[in-house]
Amino acid sequence: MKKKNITIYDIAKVANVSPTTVSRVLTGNPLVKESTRKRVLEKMEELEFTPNEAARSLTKKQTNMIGFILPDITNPFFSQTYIGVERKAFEQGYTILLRNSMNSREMESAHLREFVERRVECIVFMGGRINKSEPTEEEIVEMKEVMKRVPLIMVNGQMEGVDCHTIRTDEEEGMRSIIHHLVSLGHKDISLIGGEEGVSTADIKAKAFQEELENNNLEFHNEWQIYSGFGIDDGRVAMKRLLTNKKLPTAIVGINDMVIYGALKECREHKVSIDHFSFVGYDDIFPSDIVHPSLTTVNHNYEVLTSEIIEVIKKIIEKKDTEKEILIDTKLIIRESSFENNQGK
Amino acid sequence: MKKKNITIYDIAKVANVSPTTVSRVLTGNPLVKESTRKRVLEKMEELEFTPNEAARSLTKKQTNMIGFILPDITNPFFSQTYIGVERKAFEQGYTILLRNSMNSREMESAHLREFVERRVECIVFMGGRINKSEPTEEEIVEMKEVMKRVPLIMVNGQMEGVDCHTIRTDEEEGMRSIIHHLVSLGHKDISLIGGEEGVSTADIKAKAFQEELENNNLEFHNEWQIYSGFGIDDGRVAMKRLLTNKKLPTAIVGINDMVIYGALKECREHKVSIDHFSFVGYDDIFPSDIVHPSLTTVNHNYEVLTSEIIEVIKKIIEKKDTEKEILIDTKLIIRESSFENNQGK
DNA sequence: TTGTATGCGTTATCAC
DNA sequence: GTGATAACGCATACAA
Repeated sequence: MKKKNITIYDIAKVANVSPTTVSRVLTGNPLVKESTRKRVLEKMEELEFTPNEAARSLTKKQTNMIGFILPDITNPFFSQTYIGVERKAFEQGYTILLRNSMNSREMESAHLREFVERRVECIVFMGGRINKSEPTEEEIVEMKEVMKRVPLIMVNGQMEGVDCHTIRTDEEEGMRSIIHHLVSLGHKDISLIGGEEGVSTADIKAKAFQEELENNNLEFHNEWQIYSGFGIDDGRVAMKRLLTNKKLPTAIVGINDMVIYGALKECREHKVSIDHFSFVGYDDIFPSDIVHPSLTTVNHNYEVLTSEIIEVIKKIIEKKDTEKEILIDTKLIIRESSFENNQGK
Repeated sequence: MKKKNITIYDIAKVANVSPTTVSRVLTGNPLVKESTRKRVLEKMEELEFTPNEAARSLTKKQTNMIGFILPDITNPFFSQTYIGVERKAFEQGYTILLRNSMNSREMESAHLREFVERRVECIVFMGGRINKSEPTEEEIVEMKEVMKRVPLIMVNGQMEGVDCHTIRTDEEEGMRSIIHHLVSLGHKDISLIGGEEGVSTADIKAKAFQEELENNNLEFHNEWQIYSGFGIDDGRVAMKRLLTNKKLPTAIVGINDMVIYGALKECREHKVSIDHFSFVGYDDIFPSDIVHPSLTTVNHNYEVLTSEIIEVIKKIIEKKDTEKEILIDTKLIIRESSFENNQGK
């Protein structure tokens, strides 16, 4: 256990070359005679040498690490995004540092600080403060401080006054396509459940929802839009409250898939037939195609999204020009949960 | 952008102290006069100094990083395990490097290599080669090589001849509890679907399954045990094949929750009433309590599992003694999908 | 094609 | 309490 760490100096000694030459074979410098390269490699094998990345980072002033902050990796929306980025980063030789913030400001700060200290080349940020319509002054200031030292990419979020790279999927258009779909199925009474005022992903969708109802000359019922949160239980709560209305909608749109899972569960537990409602979610997360009924929802185009993220990362690191704002088309996925309105007048 | 990296030397200069003193306030050394400490801290603030973790790691010969390899973070079984470990590691001041292997030997190797180069303090390994009943010689050798340089913890797996720390949930007992549960509901005809021969998690369960049938004087029908894989589609395939039998079981156990999702889907698409079968899964992953019917399954006791992982990590790093093998109790979660057998003779 | 000297930004070991 | 000085392990500029 007291085994001395072996370094390029040790290799140099046993291979009868200078440390520089060892370093050269390490970095793949072609100006090394084949025979000596071979000898060095052999010795490295023999002594079980492994280069020390910390030392390398120190001299090269680059770490090949990318920081990735998201609220909760157990949420399929984030894990589906993360894994695409990780795979593509791996192919490019980058290493990702993943951190879950649980939407906590303190954890976000801690992770940001660590990323700066570890000198990540770039930070990808999802959720939390960048989705608040009114982040605190400290949150903004902190982001600006971080940005002075490392480039920042916000995914599906933004912050007033923080001028960084932005990649987002078109949630507004996504919501419009939902309404369009429901209208084409003959629905006139449409509800929106879940979300939270002041969180951008909810605000954007709610605004588009209302506007698109209007465009279709449909009435917006205030009591049919129920903010409750983003989780499964929040969906149950919303559904419960929705069901207290005298008049009920024929279609229910969720701020995301999760709340619809909750709504369906609530219906079942209270013997409310789910056949009375068309349900539409948002995100197209993992279980949405296997739940019953399978869920009509909006897919974020994860493949394109993650590709764009990597592209921007690459360009930032290679100091090439990039668009500051990227908008990605979403696509409506039609499944069993939405069907023709047969309660028509 | 050409801003020079500012170091403790810069701070030292403007604060009229030596770099050593700056380092002292950085490490929280108490032997610094309060007034100078304050002055130094002020200057650090002013110049926006952030310590360089690479340099620190280099001299301290410790990185506070832990490598974590798992097959696929989008699989809730893994993300539920991972997030618990990440949170607890964070509380202890450790940083986790997550890598998805997709069960590919090449990716596992690449990740292992990177972990060694980055000098992680410990590696947690799940899935892939450590679940094969017959790993290749290279896979074994590689693991041993890695173990010479960094401690290894295998979670729910092991490798012949690789003497490392092992933490696993009691899959054998978990399967026995399933059979026990089904028998108590009056089931005599029980099927096992999914999994793959040669993968430990399947082998262990299949063995316990057969033994426990025998213990209960139930007949094991070879044609009712169907290996097909671990995914949703594999569950569909298995169910399809199961349905071709003349005589059908009354209860169907899945090698995991995923295959049951698939089996349910297959039934629905082919108008086979799911009320004919009790279904039991394994893992208790995220959607199992919200799918319909909610799934009876075995929970791995994630809280305990992740706590044990962290405990072992801590003890390894602090060079304290630990049990080499830890076995964790699982718990049967009974939900809607399993019910009394009413086709009784 | 190879070697020497130096720097990267900390911490640790002494000495004062 | 504080400060020189030497590691830590590699890469790079410059020589040879």
